[in-house]
Amino acid sequence: MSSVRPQVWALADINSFYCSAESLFNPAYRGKALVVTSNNDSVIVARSAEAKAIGIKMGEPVFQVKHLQKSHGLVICSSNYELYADMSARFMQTLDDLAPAVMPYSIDEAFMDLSGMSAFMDLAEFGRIVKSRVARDTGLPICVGISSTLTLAKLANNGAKKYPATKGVVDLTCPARQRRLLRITPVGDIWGIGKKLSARLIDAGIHTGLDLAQANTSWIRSEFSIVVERTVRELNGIACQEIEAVPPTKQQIISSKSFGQPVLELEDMLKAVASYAVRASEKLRGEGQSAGQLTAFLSTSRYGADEQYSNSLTAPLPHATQDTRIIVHSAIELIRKIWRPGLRYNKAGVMLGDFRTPGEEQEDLFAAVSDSVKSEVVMGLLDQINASQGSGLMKFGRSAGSNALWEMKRGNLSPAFTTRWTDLPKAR
DNA sequence: TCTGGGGTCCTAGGACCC
DNA sequence: TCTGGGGTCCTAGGACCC
Repeated sequence: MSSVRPQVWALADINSFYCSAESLFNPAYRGKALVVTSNNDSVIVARSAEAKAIGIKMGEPVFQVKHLQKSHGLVICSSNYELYADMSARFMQTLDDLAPAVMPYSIDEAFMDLSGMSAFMDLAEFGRIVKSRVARDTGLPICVGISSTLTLAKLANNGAKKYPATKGVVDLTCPARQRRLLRITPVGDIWGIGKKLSARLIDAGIHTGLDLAQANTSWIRSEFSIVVERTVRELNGIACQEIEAVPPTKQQIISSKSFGQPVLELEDMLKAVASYAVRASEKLRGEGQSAGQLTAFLSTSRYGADEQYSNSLTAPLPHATQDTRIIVHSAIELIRKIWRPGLRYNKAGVMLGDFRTPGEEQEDLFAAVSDSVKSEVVMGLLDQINASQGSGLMKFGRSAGSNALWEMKRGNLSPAFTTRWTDLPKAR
């Protein structure tokens, strides 16, 4: 019989990932205040340390920081997801080479199961090895946090990021160290405690991570929720969160975008929504799933003086499908129903849900089998052509043709350095 | 002028069924 | 006075994360 082995988790997280990736290929950016913007170049999604230092906030609208280009030499980059996806894969590969079990958590971070490792290796030393190997293999700076639960590993990682004296690695397996770090951590910096919850917790007298860790769990559960109760337990070394090596299959697919400028005409709205439905269908087939349900939504801007309106409608699809034509058609029908004329819309989208794996599902008894087979063939062909000729070459009805009204802006895009031959950086 | 996109989980309440 | 009760399914909405 084996005794229970204490769990040990490490979290490796790339520092300011998108900014680090950009300055990797543009050495001139290094040491500068640098931000990367969202789709449409509308808000800030990543900031270099220098950009943080001059007060730029996460999610801040780009137009509000533009003046800093002149006054502070701020560099603004559009997001280059092809580049980031590729760099992310290299980062994950390096972790895979070093750790027994790697669980990617997001594009720029992964948990590693280090249980049992401390018997033959100092955990902080392992963290330093990971850090230097990632730097060597990818050029990306990371921090590593180590502890007994995912939430504590996250806390350790935050400590490694925040305090330069740690040199980017914190081993937080020792309970006394946990308490010391928790005492100086605001409750809102704990993983799982966002803006709303931290305001309520502070009202209740809970200001620090340590206050939260020492709170009574049944009181937390009744006053807040089971989610916060789990966080409290995790802070005390009791695992309540799990993570799997194989990412679970998606439960929903969303395709939505804010418009470059307000949409006033139904026809423009339908074109935009049709294009989102096409994209969502492509993602759906990429996942190897069929959807049984579709939601379409639209809204006006939350800001400004215009009349506000936001609505969504969900409907089952005639049968579980991955057919772009059916999905586009249904999305358009739903949008027509919630469309109200005379408003300035700034966003719309579609959401697919109720997934089934094709083949495990009984065919709709009223659909001709040949239809379904035909549809698969057509869709497969379409994906192939788009993949080999560049996405968006073959399009459907309303989504065909460009429309400057709602298309994405990426005015400051960096080249696809690692994924397109013609964009390879020149050796110096 | 311009304020992201894509996900997860949990909960409360209504519909429905027996 | 009091007008079933309990289970399940579905959905909308809220909170969080990156």
